[in-house]
This record gives sequence, C-alpha cells and structure tokens, in this order.
Amino acid sequence: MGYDREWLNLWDDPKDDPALYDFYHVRYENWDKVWRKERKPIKDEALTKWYGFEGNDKIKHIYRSAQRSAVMNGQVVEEGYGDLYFDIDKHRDWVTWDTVQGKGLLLVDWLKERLYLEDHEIVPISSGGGFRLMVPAEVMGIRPMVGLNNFYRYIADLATAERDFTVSNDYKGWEINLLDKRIYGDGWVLRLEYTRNNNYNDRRFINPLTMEEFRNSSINEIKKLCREPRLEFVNKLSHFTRSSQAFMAYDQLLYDYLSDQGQLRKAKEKQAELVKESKIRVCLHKVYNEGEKVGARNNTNFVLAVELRRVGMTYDDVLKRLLEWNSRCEEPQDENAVKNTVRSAFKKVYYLTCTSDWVEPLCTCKSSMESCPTYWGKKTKAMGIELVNENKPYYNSIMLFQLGWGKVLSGSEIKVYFAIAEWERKRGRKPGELFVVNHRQLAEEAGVGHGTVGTVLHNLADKKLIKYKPGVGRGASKTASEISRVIPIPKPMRYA
DNA sequence: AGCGCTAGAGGCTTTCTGCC
DNA sequence: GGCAGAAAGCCTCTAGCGCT
Repeated sequence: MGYDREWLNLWDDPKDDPALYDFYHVRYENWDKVWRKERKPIKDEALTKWYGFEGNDKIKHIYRSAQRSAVMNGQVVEEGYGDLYFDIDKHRDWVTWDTVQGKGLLLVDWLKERLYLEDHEIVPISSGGGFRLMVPAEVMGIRPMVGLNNFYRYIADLATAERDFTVSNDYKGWEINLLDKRIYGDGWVLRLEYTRNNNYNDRRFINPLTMEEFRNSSINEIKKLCREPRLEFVNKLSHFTRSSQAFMAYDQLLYDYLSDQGQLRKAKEKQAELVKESKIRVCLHKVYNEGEKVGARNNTNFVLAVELRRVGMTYDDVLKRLLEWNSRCEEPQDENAVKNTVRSAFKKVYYLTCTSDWVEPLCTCKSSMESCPTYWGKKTKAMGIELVNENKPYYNSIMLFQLGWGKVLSGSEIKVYFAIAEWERKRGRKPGELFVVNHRQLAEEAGVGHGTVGTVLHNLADKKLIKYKPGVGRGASKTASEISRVIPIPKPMRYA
C-alpha cells in the first residue's frame, strides 16, 4: 500500500512538486493504458463534446481532481488521487428538500467534528436537485494511493455508522440511505467551476455554494443560483490550503483503515448493541435500568434473562448484564442463583408475551396495545396489522350476485373484482383498504390479460365498485395503481 | 457530473374468438 | 357479416443503473 509516514510530510502543496502536479492535473496517456476496458480517451475533444467548453474563454480552470484508482482484472493497480466527495441524493420527489438539506447539514457537522474542518473548507455543490459535499484534496493533504476509493467509502461508512442518514416511508414501505456510496467506484470526477447539464435544454450549472447559502436556501433559491455561472468561485476553487488539524484527523483515519483497527468496526458494534437494547420492551427496560426494589426478584431475574436473550444477546452478555443488574438491586441475590436463572433461561426458548403471568406483574403500561410501542401479545394490532379471520368471509361473493352485479358485470370484471379482494386478503388489508398494485400483477391474480385489467379497472370505478387511481408508467414518476374497494358493496345502478 | 442502455409503467392498436 | 369482449403485442416514456 502506498502508505509511508515519512513520505507524507513532503507534500505541502501539490503545485510545488512537478511530479505530483502532473498527477494532479492531467495524466491521461498512462491512464488510458491501464483502463480496464477500451474506453474513450478523456481528451480535450471529449470535454468539448460533453461540456461544450470550446471557445469559452470563461472556463480556464478544469481540474481532473478525482482520479481515484485504476482497475485491471478486478485488481486495483494504480494509485488514485482526488477530492473527498459525498453524494446526498434527493430521490425524485419522495424526499423533501428540507430532509435532504437536514441530512446534508448532519454530514457537515460530522465532518467538522471528525476531520476538524471549517465551514469554508467544505464545498456544497448542487445542480438544483440533490447535492454533493466536496472536501478539497489540498485541505486534508490527501496523497495518491492505491485503493483510495475504498478508503473514501470507509469514511462514508463511518459517517453512516455514527449518524443516521436514512429516511423511511411507512406508507410506501421503504427505507433508504440518502448518503449514496455508489460514487466510490472506479470512476473519476472533475472539479469544475461550472458546467452545462445536457439533460436540460436551458443552460443549467453545477454550482458551488457557500456554506451559508447552503444552510439558508430553499430548493428554489438554489435552483435560481444554478442558472448562472458564478465566476467568483473560479479563484476560490483553485486555491485551497492545507489545514493541519484536518491533515492529522485524516491521517488518523487512514491509519485506522490500514491497520484494520477501524473505528468503523467499533461504531458498528456499538450500534448493533443499541439496536438490541431498543428491542427490549419498554416496561422491562425500565425495570432493567432502575433495578429491583421489592418483590419477587427471582421472577424478575428470569424474565429479564429471557427478554435479553430474545433481543439477540448471547449467554455471556446476558449473564454479565444480569450480574451487574443484580448488584444494583436493593437486596442482591447470590451470584450462583443469578447464574442458575440465566442458565435455565437458555435451556429452551420461552415466549413470554405481555399478558403472560410472568410479564404482566412487571408491566407498567398494563398491556395497552394502543399506547405501548413494544407490546407483544397474541393480537398484532399494535404492529399495524389486524389479523383477518380466515373463517369469516372477508368478501361475500354470493352477496355480489345477490345484489344483482352478476347481470351487470362482464366475466373479466368479476374476475378482476375477486382478484382485488384476494389481493386484500393476502396483504392482510381490511376490506376496502387502499393498496398499490400494477396491472400485470393483478392480471396474473385474475387470470386475464394485462390490457384487460386496465379497461376493467376503469369500468369498475365507473360503476362505483372500486376507487381507482391509475399509476403513472410514462410520466415524471413511475408508480403503480392505487385501488380500494367500496365497502359496503353498493347496489348496481340501473343502466339505460 | 454526463452518456447510453434497460426495465417496467400504462395506454393504444391489432388480432382472435364466440355469439347472434 | 356484424359486433363485442378479451388477449397479445407494440408504443412511449422515464428512473435507475453501470460506465466513463
């Protein structure tokens, strides 16, 4: 690995060293030789073609600032060099700008805390959608090294382990990490003052923002800023100086990374512990924290042991925690008694629900399904799912015909209607509850063609049997259809 | 970042089938 | 032959992904 502590000190400014200066700016020729596939030479013509630079006097400072690594036969074979980038995605309109901006500021805080950076050393760059945070190579004294991308990914992983960049949407049922790590591939990134975005007919610039602008601007204001080139940044982007504190912090991280004593591993372990603890039921967690004052200690001991095992802790973990817990009790038990209890808790798998004789005496929320987020009982309503009684028909096909729909609906309409009801049941939905499905899925369920489903859904909606919002397959956002049955099933209207 | 390609969304058009 | 319902295939379009 290209890691040599003595070597680090010789680099104050890359421009002082001709060899590094060469590396830093344009080393296209050699680069092309080691390129894995036959790629287009990244020459000025390509830049001209892509970015339309030709004849533009305003653009003079083009840096190839992230020449990260070269890969041959799956092996990283050449040193890479580049700015440290973070990519925060907006993910279409799923996530609001406020959220994206908030996560970005979270990352800014983390960078300031971890790498001792100042606001002006972190450059937000946006084209009006998501944005990137760029820490210039000069600031941290980044050295060319083999596998630099992997190290950058490590830094992003560390940030992810220590801060939460996920956003969830319960309705859609997904959770995504806004901090995109795909950018740490084998690619390269240009540091540009501005460029043209070919996706838009108008000129749209990828502009650096000041941290103040980034903090205080709405998405519309940022889009406005992106309309025009901001030449005042040209000099700024060419002249960053090294920060000694950031240099040392970067050095420390690199040492951790290379010596495999990563802070990442520790952070992940700590996070895993927190996750386990968060699964402990609220009332039992309270008992565990506060210790036992009076009452059946042995019972409590056993319940806690089973609970800690349930959330995924090992025998040693549980024993250690319970011994510690026991010592906090007003009248501690003998250590051997605790060991015996833990051993019996691990003899077989116990299911101690909130309403069981063991847990109920300890339960302070009195097994209230509505109020307790960690309620665990036979009914799963507290988890947002109401069990469907399999014995009771959730839709009554006979009723559909008794109401007279049999004479009104075509064969495929009846098939599709029943498929909707079946879909409800399979997903654990209540009759009439809204769900999302695409035509082809429904067609498979109904045993009809997908084209038919499109027609039939409109018909059923016209007849007020369902509510139907067609999905958008060829619009700005791709979504499936939203369907809900009208319950109770209405009577058919008379058709002239 | 841009470029190029693909998957997959619903709609549209054509073809097939059965009935009168 | 005329008609209607259904199926199949094609069309159009964009987000997402991999590559550069």
